Amino acid sequence: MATTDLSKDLAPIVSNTMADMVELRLREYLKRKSFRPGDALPKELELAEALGVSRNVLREALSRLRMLGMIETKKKRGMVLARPDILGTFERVLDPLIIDNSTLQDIFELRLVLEMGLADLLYIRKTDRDIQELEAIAKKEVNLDNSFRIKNEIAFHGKLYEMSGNDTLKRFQIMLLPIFDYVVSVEPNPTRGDVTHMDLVDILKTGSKDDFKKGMEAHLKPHFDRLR
Amino acid sequence: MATTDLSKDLAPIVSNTMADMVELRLREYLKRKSFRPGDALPKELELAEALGVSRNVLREALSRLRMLGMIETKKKRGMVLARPDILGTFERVLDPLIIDNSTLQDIFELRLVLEMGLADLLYIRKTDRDIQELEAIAKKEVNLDNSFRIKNEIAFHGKLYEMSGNDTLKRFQIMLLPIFDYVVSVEPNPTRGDVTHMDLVDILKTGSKDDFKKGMEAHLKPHFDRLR
DNA sequence: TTTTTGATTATGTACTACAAATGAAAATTT
DNA sequence: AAATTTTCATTTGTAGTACATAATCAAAAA
Repeated sequence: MATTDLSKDLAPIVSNTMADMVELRLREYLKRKSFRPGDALPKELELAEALGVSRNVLREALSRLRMLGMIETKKKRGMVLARPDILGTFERVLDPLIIDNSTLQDIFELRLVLEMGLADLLYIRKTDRDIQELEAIAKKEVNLDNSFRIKNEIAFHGKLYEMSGNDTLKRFQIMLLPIFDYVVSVEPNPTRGDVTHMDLVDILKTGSKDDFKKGMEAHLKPHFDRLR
Repeated sequence: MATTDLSKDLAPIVSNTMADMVELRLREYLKRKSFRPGDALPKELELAEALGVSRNVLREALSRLRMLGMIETKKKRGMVLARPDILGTFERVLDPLIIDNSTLQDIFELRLVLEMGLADLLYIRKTDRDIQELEAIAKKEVNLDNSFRIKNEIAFHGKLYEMSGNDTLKRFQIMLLPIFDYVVSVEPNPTRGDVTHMDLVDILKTGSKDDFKKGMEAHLKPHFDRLR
């Protein structure tokens, strides 16, 4: 074997802190023992002793799991395994100011991908009532000035996600909004697609799924044109 | 004012622990001061004193931010703001055993949405070399037994994400795989679509973007048919 | 039987002490 | 004078003790 790809043979030394390792160990432990939400965990002192660390370090690790919503603790009752909110943790690091430009661009594209792929779910689950509400949003925007138009833009596309009947997707979209706004705000000349929101509503009313896909593609075309 | 919507008047008591509040305060602080990655933070003692909490509590909060990759610390150098890996944190809570069924279903659908929306990026960025590699994967699967076929299935769709040229998207897919596998494994009778992987490759070679979208729709049809 | 009280117990917070690492300054050598 | 080594100071990392707080359970009182 030659000297190529040393990293395969020599894993980088990761000077993990105790809290890091304890966090990992607790994860493994919870998994191995196949704890289910609601199950009670040993108390802090027992865990600390078993792991051979101070209660201090243990609590730093527990604090992380608690933040993620993996565990919940009550004063005398002890700790129980809980269901983490998978998106809640995501939200904490989603700040346009911290994320690097390359990832920002990725997320921008991710939103486009989601929006393009939404059609299939939409045509499975859309209701007349949904379309009415969507139309109301689209109608409102004709006589709005520019500042309110952005809000309306968000409302329209947000309603589309809502109509998908997928709560996780909807929440995901809400979280990505600031990122999306940020990227759009950086764009030099915001152009508009040939297909308007009202056009999309009309398609949803009477058109086929393929019609809608083509319509959405035309609606988002200015964004896609910026990609390479 | 009537007694309706009490929650507007009486905000629910959130018995946050000190660490929770300190975490929040630190977040606000970092944001307000518009710290940038690489900037140095005050030392623990100063922060603890300013916040009026013990160093212990402060460290529990810092431990969380450290886990998220928002800060990094070195022994004498102090703490610096860092760039969190937005997906890394996500990964930590993505365990099919912990996530409730409703969210599992949502994530399953999310994958379908992504896959359907991928076409536009693909047709912007696909290269001949990509298609060759994809074809190699598709060709391999004809004479594989069932256990390896799943791996190949993953390889094929993974390659598609890779061809999108969006690293975040690709990583996202990898993270969602276990969830997807889990949901699929629960399915009673895994049926196959009329359009095979080889068909998709052929479309990519000579067909139009619309052809590919229709092909992918047919390929995933069994999954979509299960939705309501 | 119901209510009250109190003991018990696990988590939450504070404080102190020291180890380890590391960057800077001082001392030494070349 | 420049380079190297040594020493020192500083900041995070870990341990341990002590006490506050809240929730549970059981015993005692009404």
